[in-house]
Amino acid sequence: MLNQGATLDRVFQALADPSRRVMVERLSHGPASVSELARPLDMTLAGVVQHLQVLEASGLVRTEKIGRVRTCRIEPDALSPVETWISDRRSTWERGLDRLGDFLADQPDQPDQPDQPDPNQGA
Amino acid sequence: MLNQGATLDRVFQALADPSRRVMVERLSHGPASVSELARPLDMTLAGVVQHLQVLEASGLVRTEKIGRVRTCRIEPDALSPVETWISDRRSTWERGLDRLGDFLADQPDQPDQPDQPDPNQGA
DNA sequence: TCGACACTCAAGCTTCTACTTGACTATCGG
DNA sequence: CCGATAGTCAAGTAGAAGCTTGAGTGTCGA
Repeated sequence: MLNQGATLDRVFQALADPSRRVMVERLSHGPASVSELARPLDMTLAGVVQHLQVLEASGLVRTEKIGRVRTCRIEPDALSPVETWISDRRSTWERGLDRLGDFLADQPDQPDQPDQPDPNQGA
Repeated sequence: MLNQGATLDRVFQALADPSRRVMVERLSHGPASVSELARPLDMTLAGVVQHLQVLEASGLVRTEKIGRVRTCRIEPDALSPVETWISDRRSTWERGLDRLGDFLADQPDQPDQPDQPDPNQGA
């Protein structure tokens, strides 16, 4: 998967809208029709359908039309890339804190250490 | 905080842009100046500054100007609301799966149960 | 002191987003 | 068969996003 960046784009973008998050919240309780999703959302059905398309394009939601009703369900695996990205950032960050801790521990007692404790990252 | 929805909006929105994610990735390795953030980003400095403002407004990044250089650092706690939101969705979803499991377990043996545990769709 | 550096600010432009309206197409229930 | 239901489609619009340019401002370093 070379450009999972695009996937992250789409998922983050999809979740950035409050109406869409409400829809996902609803769907995490179980499948629903489009009008069911629309009910709490001060918006026309057509508007809801457009949000739904964004969610579908992001992979967060899958839909299937049976008769005249389209049933929507959540695709929880689509959240994984986001979780991975975040936990990667966090662990990189925490590794940095460790290095800082080591660095400080290695320093002999010094009274007036300047603000910028930049440990030259080794090549 | 009453409307953390707005916070989620801003954080998801901030992370929806690939350039902004690159900046956050860079910052998770340690603090950086604005021009340092700009270096890998085929874009003018002014453009980068605007992205930076989005990141700052979201709470993901904190900056401080010393002399003529603005130093940016990541604020990893700002990711927590997102992580919480996602894990809430997941657990709601999994609770649903459990209920479905219970339901299926209660059913008498049936050979080929389809996806839809609602066989009310009489044609 | 002077020039290069590191931004900063405002304006303008183009593209995307989040809607709406209105007209239309299939079911479903009786 | 008929009308209500559930959704679909295309077009249009206001405002937000993501840039750029160009003209500053305030340091730093020699």
